[in-house]
Parts: sequence; C-alpha cells; structure tokens
Amino acid sequence: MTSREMKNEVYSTIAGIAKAFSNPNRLEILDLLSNGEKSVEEVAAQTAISFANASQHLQVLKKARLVRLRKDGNKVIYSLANRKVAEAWTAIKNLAETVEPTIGLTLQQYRRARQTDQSICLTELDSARYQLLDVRPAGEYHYAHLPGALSIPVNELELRLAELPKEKTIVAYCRGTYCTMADAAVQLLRSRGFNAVRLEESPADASNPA
Amino acid sequence: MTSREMKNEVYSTIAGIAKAFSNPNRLEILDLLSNGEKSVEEVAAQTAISFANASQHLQVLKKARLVRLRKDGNKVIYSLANRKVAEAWTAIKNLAETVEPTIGLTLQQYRRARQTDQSICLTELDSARYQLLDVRPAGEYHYAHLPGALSIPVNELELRLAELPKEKTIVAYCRGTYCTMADAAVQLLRSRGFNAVRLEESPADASNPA
DNA sequence: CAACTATTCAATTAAATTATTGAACAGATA
DNA sequence: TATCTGTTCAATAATTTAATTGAATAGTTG
Repeated sequence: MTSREMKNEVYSTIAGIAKAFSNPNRLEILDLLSNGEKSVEEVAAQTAISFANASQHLQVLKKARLVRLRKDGNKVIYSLANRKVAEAWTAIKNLAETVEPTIGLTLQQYRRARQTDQSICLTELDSARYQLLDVRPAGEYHYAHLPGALSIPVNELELRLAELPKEKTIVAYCRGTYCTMADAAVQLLRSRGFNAVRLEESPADASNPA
Repeated sequence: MTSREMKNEVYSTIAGIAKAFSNPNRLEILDLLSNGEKSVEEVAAQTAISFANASQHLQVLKKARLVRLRKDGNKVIYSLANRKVAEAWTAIKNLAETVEPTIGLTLQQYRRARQTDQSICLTELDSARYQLLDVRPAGEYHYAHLPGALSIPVNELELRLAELPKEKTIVAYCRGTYCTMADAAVQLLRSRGFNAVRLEESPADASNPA
C-alpha cells in the first residue's frame, strides 16, 4: 500500500460519511432523531418527506452508520448511532450559521413575523417567575427533557391550559433552533392571556454543547 | 413564510455547506489548508489532484465559504475561512473514525508495514530525552509549529542530519493523522542510526482539540 | 508590447444522487 | 390461511457532480 493509496482510501471513506450530511432531508431527519428514536412512519409524518423517500434516506444514513435500527413488531425504529453523530451535526450547524448569515436572518424573519423572536436562556431561568414547558410529543419528553419542565405537546395545549400557572411566564421549548412548535405554543399562549417566550436552548443542544 | 418554507430554506443552506465536505479531494485540501495558506499550484502539487481540478474544488469550497482567498502578484492564495471550518472538519473526522473502524485499520496497516506505528504523545515529551522535529515544508512551520520543534522538511532531511542530536530520540511530526511525511522521516532517521518515532498529535490537532 | 505565469472558465463526458411510483416482503392479526 | 400494516426494494427520469481538456483572462516580466 503506497502513501497515495492509503490517503485515497481514508479520505474516500470519510467523504462517504460526510456525504450523508449533504442532503436537507437527511439533516432534518438527524434533527428529529436527536430528540429520540422514531419509526419510518413517524419520520415521514414529522417532516415533509414521502414515506418511501424517508425510508431511502434512512438507508443512506444507515449505510453511513449514522443511525441504528431495531425492530419492534412490524415497525422499524431508527435512532442516532452515538453521541458523535449529534456532535458532528452540531459542528456543521455552527459552521453553517457562521459562514452563511442568511440562516440566522431567515430564522429571525420567521420569528419576527410571529413576534416570537424574544427568547431567554437557561441560565436566566428562575423557577419562581418562570415555568419551563416542553411542547414536543410526549415520547420525546420521556426520552430526555430539561429538569423542571412540564410536558404538554403543542397539539394538546389548547385543551390543557388549566395545567399552567397563570402568574408565571411560560418558557416553551421544542426540538431545536429550527423547530417551530415552541413558536406556535407561544403564539397560542399569548392569545389566551399568558406571558410566554421561547427558550433559547433545546434539550439536544444542552446535552451536546457547541 | 410558512414553517415548512423556513425549514426547507435553512436545511438546504446547511446541506449546501455540508456538501463541500462530501468529496475526498476537498477533504484532503482542507487538511492541507489547516497547515497554512497555499496557492492553487501548491495545493495541486501536494495532492494527487490535477491543476484545473484543484482550482475547481477550491471554487466549490469558496462558494460554500469554507475558504478565503487573497491575491499575491499573479498567484491566488487560499486559506481556511475561520476556526470553525477546522472544528467541523475535526468533528467529521472523529465521527468517521468512530463509526468506520476500517479507517484506523488502514492507517495501522500502512504504518505497521513501515514499522512507524509506534508514536508518543505531547504530554510524554521530556526535552532532555526527546527532540521534536517538524518535517513539513518550511512555510508551514513558520505559519504555526509546536514549541521546541526544529524545522527540517523531509526532503532536506538526508542532507541536514548533522543538525540533529544523536543522543536524543527524534520525535517527528507533520500535517496530521493522514499525512505520511513523518513516517518517511522516521524510516530515514532509523536507517541512519537515530532513534526516531512519530508524534501522536499534529499542530492542527493541537490548536483544534477534539 | 510580447511573452510568460498562475489561474479560471467553458464544454464535454461519465457517474452519482434525488424523488416518485408501484411491486415485494415480513411480521401481526383475524 | 388470508389479510393488513409497516417497510424495503427496483425501476425510472430529472438533476447534480466530477474529472478532463483546452481556451480565456489577468497580472508580471523582459
């Protein structure tokens, strides 16, 4: 094996794994799986990806060994292979937001239009004045959640407003920076007379700091 | 802007940047530029990439804003855009080596065959018994190097053996894990009666810890 | 100004990727 | 065993990407 042969093999192998990150649908799937394991069906439902296409992208991620699967009855449940997958994904997100400021501007524009661009950090939280609220599906809350957070999935929120303390500011969070469930929750809560803001961080960020 | 439109735009933008990492030639170029700025000519010479093709890959990296360029006379000099590029590249390398053990095995096989698989860590270094040796081209040494290291480019090594202390073990390093200049240096030094090993780390690793 | 150097651009070809469709398959349920 | 459900596979078409070649460009040197 010559030096050139060794390098070609090594760089090609790494490029093959990096290629798994090069498609927007797969990135969205990685963000989703960062919040807990999901069946193909759920992945397709939670994204705008067709069922067969979601399966195909999951195959690509599997071939790159970025995800694992287990079978549960006739379902196939996918999850991230290990912590380094989320770390690499975070590093790429970080890099992208640095070199391509339009990402931040797009987010800002989306949130400004909904008046949900205000957010507070975990370190500013004071349980006397704030109530953390996890608006993700219950399964994701059970997989991992921030200490002290209440779980009310955004689609049940309207029916369960009574569970929330009127006198505190509600701090809603969801899957991460690019997830919009917390925005919807904040808008709903405000329309019902609550004080509400988004949380700056997400559980996935918190366990995989930048 | 709907939630879906926002997500599509954000994930597509990030995927576009991630795509820049999905080609083996570009990864080799990133490793090269981690060791200091280079002209297109130098990039092509140091890799197995043709001149026009190197230029093309550099354009791709430029479009993804992973590299910057400056003009010097009639040369165009490329360098990494910022620290986060090297950080993301390191995260990807780390991930790849974890999920794809063949990378490590290939490296090991290459070095075993040359008896250069032995290496020592920076923390084990004791300047009374070891002499650090930087065998990269002089320009890369001047861009950044480890404290206490001597600079003798590997292609000049044979003529400059007299500059090395016979009684110490020579610890050679080059561009990084996948660079083979230190292996060549260790082989040459041993054939001339020196004690020599590779250094585990590289300057790029040292300034961008995993 | 002519010749030279370093680089980029344009055109081409071969190969890979993406999304869609519908068929195939494997496990669970009746 | 027949049927249903969740998933994968195979075939296709549209789009991208990669490498090669040679021409074009911009700055420098004689």
